[in-house]
Amino acid sequence: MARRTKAEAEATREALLDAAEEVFFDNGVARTSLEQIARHAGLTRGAVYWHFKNKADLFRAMLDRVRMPFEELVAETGASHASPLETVRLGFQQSLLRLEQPRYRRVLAILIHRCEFFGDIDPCAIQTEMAGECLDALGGYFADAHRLGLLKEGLDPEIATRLVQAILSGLFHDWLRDPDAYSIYERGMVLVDAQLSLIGRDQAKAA
Amino acid sequence: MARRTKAEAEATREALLDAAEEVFFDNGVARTSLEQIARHAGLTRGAVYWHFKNKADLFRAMLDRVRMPFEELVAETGASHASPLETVRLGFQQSLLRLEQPRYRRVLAILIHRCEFFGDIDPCAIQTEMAGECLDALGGYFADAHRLGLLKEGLDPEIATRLVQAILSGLFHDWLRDPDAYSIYERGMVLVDAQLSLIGRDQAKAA
DNA sequence: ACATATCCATACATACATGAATGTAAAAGG
DNA sequence: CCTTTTACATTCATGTATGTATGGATATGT
Repeated sequence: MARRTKAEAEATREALLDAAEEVFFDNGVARTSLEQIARHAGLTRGAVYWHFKNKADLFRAMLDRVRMPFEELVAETGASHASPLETVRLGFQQSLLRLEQPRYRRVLAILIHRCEFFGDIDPCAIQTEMAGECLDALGGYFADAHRLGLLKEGLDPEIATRLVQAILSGLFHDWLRDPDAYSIYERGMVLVDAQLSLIGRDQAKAA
Repeated sequence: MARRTKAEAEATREALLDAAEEVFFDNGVARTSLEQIARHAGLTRGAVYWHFKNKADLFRAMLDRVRMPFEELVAETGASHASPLETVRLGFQQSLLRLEQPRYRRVLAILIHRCEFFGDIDPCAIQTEMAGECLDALGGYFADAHRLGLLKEGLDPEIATRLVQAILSGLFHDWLRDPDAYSIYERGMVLVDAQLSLIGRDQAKAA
């Protein structure tokens, strides 16, 4: 095979990552060989070893295409001067919308349900990192809400944070086991709205 | 090696399952060979293939030692004539106590974080089954609570069910990523009590 | 006491997956 | 226009896991 132009080379790199997503999703990470990925992209292992050091490196590159820090999602909504609780709601909403995009759905399903640690990759640590970011962000908003007197009296803002974080996490894991069963966006928004309504001061219903 | 007595044979079977738990937990299911498990138990693959058909069969046997249906946990508490909300609390409590036992912790950590599907095993389906049992049970209790007027007015019992189920699931997954970081029993009970307090009618605080 | 089934170790055949080495044709660069 | 990289394909050596076949010693049933 002949040498490709830089643009073409980048295209084959992306093709390999696309193929990795599909084959990893279908067969699990451990059970798929680099040969399978290469052939699924219409290439050979030579291409894989050219663009990536090994399987772990390929995996990392695949993950790098779908990072989504909670704070960035909030920023995208342009909710800079909304109330803390409304900001949480918008961040939640934006997160759920992302999750319904096929790429995010596939890659996260791979990370959660279709790989164990291998090489120097520890999916568990990656999950912990993502969850930690989210928890910190939520904690900040609920602390603000507490200072502004927006939370139900007697409710520790830290408890509120952990409740909402657990709900998001639980919803996420349950949905990811069978993403076609229902829309995580619709069901998720119902749950957040209900929880925010329970958490907020009585006059302040979820909005 | 010579033939062993029936009791001895059963002991080596248990030893193999114990070894499987430890090695699976340390290295992940896909990355551990049957040879590793056998040697960790001071045996050889011959013993493994005698007691189990293959890796999937061994895995299934390991799981069978730690089944814990939510309803059975509730029954253990002897909460037969308590209020639905109190019953949920007791079931929750019993579940969390179980999770702090090393064997349950290890095996569930393996199921959730250290295996992908292989052979005819689909960990995802097993998780779905377990979650489904729990959800059904919770749904029943909250329906009862609603009929008895124990829920906050205007709160759909199905929403309440899903909120509590998501909290349990989220808590479980977060804790399992790093079980030594905190006690799931203590933190979990704080969260359930807080949520039950939010969900219940005002005069009926979490107890 | 005898035959047999049991419990496990050992040996072997097969099958992949990896990574490195090598080949190669075209694009970049001067 | 010539050289040097680049972007892959191909080949090979090695390691490792699996499943099965076989052997051997002893419990166990009768």
